[in-house]
Formats: sequence, structure tokens, C-alpha cells
Amino acid sequence: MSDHRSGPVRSAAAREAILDATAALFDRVGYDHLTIEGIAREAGVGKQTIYRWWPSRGALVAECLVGRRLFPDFDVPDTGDLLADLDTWLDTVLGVIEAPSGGDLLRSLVAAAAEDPAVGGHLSEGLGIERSLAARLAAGVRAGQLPVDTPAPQLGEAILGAVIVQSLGRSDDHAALRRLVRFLLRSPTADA
Amino acid sequence: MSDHRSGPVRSAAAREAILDATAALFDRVGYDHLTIEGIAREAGVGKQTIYRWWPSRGALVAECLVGRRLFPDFDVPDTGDLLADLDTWLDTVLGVIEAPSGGDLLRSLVAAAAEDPAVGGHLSEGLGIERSLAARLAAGVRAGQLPVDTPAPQLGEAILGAVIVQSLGRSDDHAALRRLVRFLLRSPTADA
Amino acid sequence: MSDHRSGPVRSAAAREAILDATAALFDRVGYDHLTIEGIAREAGVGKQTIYRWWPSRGALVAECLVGRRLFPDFDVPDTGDLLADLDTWLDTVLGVIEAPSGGDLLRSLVAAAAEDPAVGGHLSEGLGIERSLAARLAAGVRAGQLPVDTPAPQLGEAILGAVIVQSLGRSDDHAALRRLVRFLLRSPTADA
Amino acid sequence: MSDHRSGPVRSAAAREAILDATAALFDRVGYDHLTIEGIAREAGVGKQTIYRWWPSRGALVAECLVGRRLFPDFDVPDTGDLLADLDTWLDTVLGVIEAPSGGDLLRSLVAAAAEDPAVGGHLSEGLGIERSLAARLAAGVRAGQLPVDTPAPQLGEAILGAVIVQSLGRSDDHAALRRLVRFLLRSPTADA
DNA sequence: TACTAACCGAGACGGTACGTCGCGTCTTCAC
DNA sequence: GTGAAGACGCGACGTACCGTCTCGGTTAGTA
Repeated sequence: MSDHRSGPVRSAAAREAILDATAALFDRVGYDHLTIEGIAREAGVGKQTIYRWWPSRGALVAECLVGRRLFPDFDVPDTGDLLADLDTWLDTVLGVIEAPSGGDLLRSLVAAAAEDPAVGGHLSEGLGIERSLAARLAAGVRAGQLPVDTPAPQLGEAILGAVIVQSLGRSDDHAALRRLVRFLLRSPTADA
Repeated sequence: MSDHRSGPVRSAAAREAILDATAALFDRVGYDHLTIEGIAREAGVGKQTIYRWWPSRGALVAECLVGRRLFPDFDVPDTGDLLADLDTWLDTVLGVIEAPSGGDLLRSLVAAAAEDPAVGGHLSEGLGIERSLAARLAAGVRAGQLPVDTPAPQLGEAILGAVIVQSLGRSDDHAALRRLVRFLLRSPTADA
Repeated sequence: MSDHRSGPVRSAAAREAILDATAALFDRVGYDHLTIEGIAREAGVGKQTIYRWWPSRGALVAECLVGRRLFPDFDVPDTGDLLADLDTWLDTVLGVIEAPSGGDLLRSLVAAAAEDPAVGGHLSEGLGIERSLAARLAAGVRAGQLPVDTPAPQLGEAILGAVIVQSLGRSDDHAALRRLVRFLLRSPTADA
Repeated sequence: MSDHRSGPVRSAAAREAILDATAALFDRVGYDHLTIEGIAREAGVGKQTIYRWWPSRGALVAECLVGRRLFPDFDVPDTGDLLADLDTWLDTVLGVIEAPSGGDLLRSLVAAAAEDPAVGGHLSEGLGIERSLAARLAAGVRAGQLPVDTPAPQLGEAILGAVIVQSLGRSDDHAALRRLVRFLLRSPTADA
């Protein structure tokens, strides 16, 4: 007895080549200008092999995103000093997206998220917002550095959102973002 | 003194028709699926007339944006109650982007901003963030409802950013956004 | 042994439809006004399918020409009476090119030949000059009705050339052409 | 009493510039690729000035043709030796149309004649067929070197036609044309 | 001398066609 | 019986010219 079907099984090599090609081209040319034919060419694969397994360009990008093929990990350290840790994270993130064509990378991802729900659903996750940023904020709450009712996930998304809005505006104001973070984390009692 | 050249002058009728068509199609089909040929057809205009005056699809959208042809005005009332006013604004905004294909509208705009610097440069402005939201926050500062060092523009962009991130994630959590706003506006002395 | 590549094969149906459409449109609208887009539309085919296989509009016309899709066959009978046979041929040819828009047909073909070497190379052949006219002249030589050193192919081309020159001049002088043919075939000994 | 209209009169300078530009561009790029806008640009003239005075591209070319701006004069000498004179003429003509892009010149002219009646009507004339070739043949008739009933104009056109047909075929067979001329001029009594 | 109408350059306009690229589907052949 | 290769109908791209039109500036002639 066997529920194995006959014939070759999905080619893992092809799958890898396709995802690698997607990530490489996404990096090189951005989301618009990312084409199925280009991916197939780059991966040495037939178009049909792509269409067989992924419904859309966006689904490919989404899979690259969750597979961490697109961005480095943006981890937030935990030294105990919440503000300093967030500054470190901000430096890392801004460092990447200000690198030559790094901003294009973030904007490309936003474009992909806007166009394709599959990408959108993994945007925060793919950038490590929940895993790192919100987690660090939650740790800050536990440590008493933030109010107990702090909505950590939303706060993380607001910070990410501020970075995105600034990137969309092609502006590049580190100081403003630092000021924002400082304001967001202001100690409610410190001013009292 | 004269930098006038002779010859026919730019047709105002064509310009209007093109911008109207752009806004109408943007609404109807979204940013991807928005084509120059479609705009020309809708406007009853030759393609070349578009290419003569605008360098890209994005530039057209940007001009619609600054000309307030794309979104209703998202004004923030000023009743004296900052939190209530922001709730009102949030209701308005979320009401629009949750309308059938309203979310598509915001996401389309984000896609346009990601692709084209001209749109990006006018994103906040076109949504009235500076004019209305940041201005209301600044008024709150003057009224003593927010700390004097509140970075109002950045705070406005963070709120917009949170809305955008949520929209990109195709989530729809009013309550979370309200909680965020409440948290952001928490009175530093109220908790003391 | 194999220079076969894998993959789909050229569609015979598309090829037929394209050539038919080309011939039909050539007839209907002439060589200028013959457009690739028009052919594609008429044939129910994508433009790219045309560009994939033919380098130019002229190449299409040339292929119609050699495939005898453009002109009826201009055969020269052989009754033994050379002069009468040529008169018959002349009647046929002039009958066609004087039909409403028949002259346009010949001139269109000349225009195509002038613009595109592929057409030019098949002009005489496509009109049956070598196959019919020159062959009949050669038969006349063998029958002693023309000198043995008669350059039959060139003579055929000269007759065709006279028809073409007259057609280009939009003149319509049957009698002159008959006189010319009579003169060209004048028996060297008959006058002695 | 006066039917003079007021205002400036047609600019001779513009007319000259346009015809010169037409001839120059015809030479340089051929009849197809000859555009009204290109002529206007080359001549430093507004398009409307062209459309005001000429109905079509062909009319411009025709006027260049009759104004002898396009071809050198193809004169036939008259040394008394008809055959030698025609050989000389043939050498001249073939020399021009075999020059680099000289064949393009003749073919361009044929294309123009095929497309535009105005050009067609002046083709023979513009090439000097009637004025020179037919006249020389007629002189040959008068000198008894050709039969008295020789249709000189048609014979001239047949010779021109043979040259054209050969040029359209992109062939280049001097000897064949010489043989043809020899045959056409064969003395009817010499063989007797 | 001033008026005025036609000509001039320049070029914007609504169009049509160009030749190219990518889409998503379908078909063939080799492994 | 999968997977590469790629042809297919389709639609949009951005460009070149078409022939018409509208400008401001520049001449002639009247008046």
C-alpha cells in the first residue's frame, strides 16, 4: 500500500533556484521591473515551472520574505537600556535603507505589499517587527520602562510606519526619527 | 525681458481632461492597471500630449494628489478635546479606506509613492497630514495637552504610518489604532 | 544528428492567416497603408507572431509573391504565332492593371520592390516573367521567329519594364505598347 | 481696380530652402524615411509653410525632379555611332546608380513615382528619357540606323524599364543590358 | 503713417503605427 | 510524466510623424 504518486516529485533544485533568482532580481531591479520571465531566465527554469507552484509574482516575493532571503535580520539588542537599544535598531535599519539602492529595497517591498496581499501579510513579520521590535518593547514594559498598558505591537508598527513614511518621502532625517522614538518612550512619570 | 517663446500655448482643456481622467481611473482601477493609454483614451487625448508634459505615470498621480483630486480632505476638527478630535479623524480616515475599494485606494497611493519620488514627496501633504493632523497636534501642544517638545510632524507621520502598515497587512483593527492613539497622547502628568 | 530544439513548433495556422491577410490587405489598401498592425488584426494574430518570423513588411509581401498569393498567373499561350501570343499576354496584363485599383496593385508591388530587396528579388519571378514570357520568347527563338542570339530574359524584362514605366506615368496607351512589341519582334529578314 | 491682395508675398528663400532640403534628404535617407517634419527641420522652416504650398511629399519630390535637383543630367552624345552613344549613356546611368547609395536613389525615385502621380508623371522627363534618349533614337531613325517606324519614345521607355527592373532586382548585370541594347538596335537588313 | 492681412517660425494637438516587452496559457520534446 | 524551452494572443510601452491648428512676430500693400 502506498499513496506515493508516480513520476518525479517537485524539484527542490528548481524551487531553490527560483527563490534565489527572485531575491537576487528583487535586489537588483526592484519590484516593478521584477518579471516572471526575468526570474525564469535567471533561474534557468521554464516559466511554467513558476506558474505551477506560485500564483503570482507577489507570492514569490512573500516566500522570499518569510524565508529571510530579502533582508538581513533587524534584531533589537537588549542591554537593559531601552532607548539605547532602539537607537541601535534604528541605526541598523536606517543604515540598510540608506545604502545605495537600500531605500529602493524597502520601497520595493512596500510596493509589493501594496499590490499583493501575500506580501502585505508578511511585511511586519519579514522585517522582524513583531519578533524583535515589539518583543523588545514588551520587555521594556515588563521592566517598568513603559506603562503596563503599552500596546507594544501597535507601537512597533507605528515606528516602522514612521520609517516607511519617511522613506516614501525620500527624506532622510535620522534626527527626527530619533526624536520621535524619544518622544514615544517618554517616561510618563519623569515629567511629573 | 522675455523668456516667452512664440507658438501655440499649452491647452488647459487637455490638462484638465488628463488630470480628471487620471483621478477617475486611479479610483476605478488602482495604480497598477493605471495605464497611460487608458488615461489618454478616457481623456480623449493623444498619448503624446501626456508624455509632452509629464515624465511618468507617477508624476500624473502626484499632480492629482497635490491638486486634491484623489482624496477627500481629511480635516481634523478642533473642539478642544484633542483625543476626541483624533478619534473623529481616525473614524473619517478608516471609514474611507474601508469603503469597498477604499483600502485599495490608499494602498494604490502607497504603491505609487514607492515607485515614484514625485508621488512620495507629496504623500503626507496630499493626505493632509501636515496641514491638518500635525497642525492639530501642534495646537494641542500650545494648549498644554502635549509636552512642549512634542515633535508634531513626526508624530503625525507615525500615526499615518501605523494606518498604512495596518492597511498593507490587510488588517482592520480599529480598536488597536485607537489604543495606539490613546497611548501616544497619554498625558505625562495625568499618570503622576 | 540533430539540430532540433525542443519546445513548441511554429503554428501553421498562424502563418497561413498572416499571409492571407497580407495578400488581402495588399489588394485592398496597397503597399503604403499596408501596416503590420492591420495585418495582425485581419489575421487575428498578435503582432509579435509576425515580427517573430518576418523581418519586415516587405518580407511578408515577398513571401506572398512567391507563393502566388498576389497576382493571377500571367501565362503566355503558345499557338505558334509569337506576335499574337504576346498580344494576348499584353491584353491579360493590361486588363488586370487597368481594372479599378489594378494599376495600384502593380504600382504597389513596384513600391514594395523598391523599398525591400526581398520583394525586388522576386518581382520578375512573381509576375511570371521568366517562367512564362521569357520562356515563350525562347520558344520563339527555337522556332526561328527570333534571332538565335536573342537575349530572351532581358527582352522579357524590357517589356515588363515598359509596362511598369507606363504604369508609373499613369498613362494608358495600349497601342503604344503593342507597337513596341511589334517593333521588338520585328523579323530581321521580313524587311529585307 | 485691383485684385492684388495685401501682405507679404511668398518667400523665395523659404521655397529654395525647402526644395534644397528635400533633395538633400532624399539623397541622404531615401524616399521612405523622407518626412515633412524632417524637411522642415532641415530647411529651418515651419511645417505649415510646406503644407501651404505643396499638397504632399510627392509633390515636393516631383518639383525637385523637374527642377533637376535630384539627378545629374543623363545626356546621350551624338557621335554618329548610335550603338556607341547608347553604350556611353548606359555607362553613365549605371555608373550613377551603382555608386554607393546611388541605386537607392533610383529605387527611391521609383518608389516615389509608384506612390505619387505627380512624381510618376515626371519620371521619364526627370531622367531625361524623352529629352535625351528618345531624341537620340529619333536621330538614329533619321540617319537610317533604325527603321522608319521605330517607336522611339516607347523604345526609350523600354530601355529605362529594363534598367529599372534590374535595379529593383538588385542585380547588376552590365553585360546583359548591353546585349539587350545591341539586340534592340539590331539592323533588320544586316542579317538579310 | 497707420492699418491690416498674409506669410513666417515654432510647435501643441488628436491620431495611427511603429517595434519591443512582458503577461499567462499552451504545446512539444528530452530526460 | 515533469520540466526546459518557447510560440501563441494580447495589451501596454515610449517614439516618430501625420495633417491641422494656433500662436507672436514680421512684412508688404493699401487707405
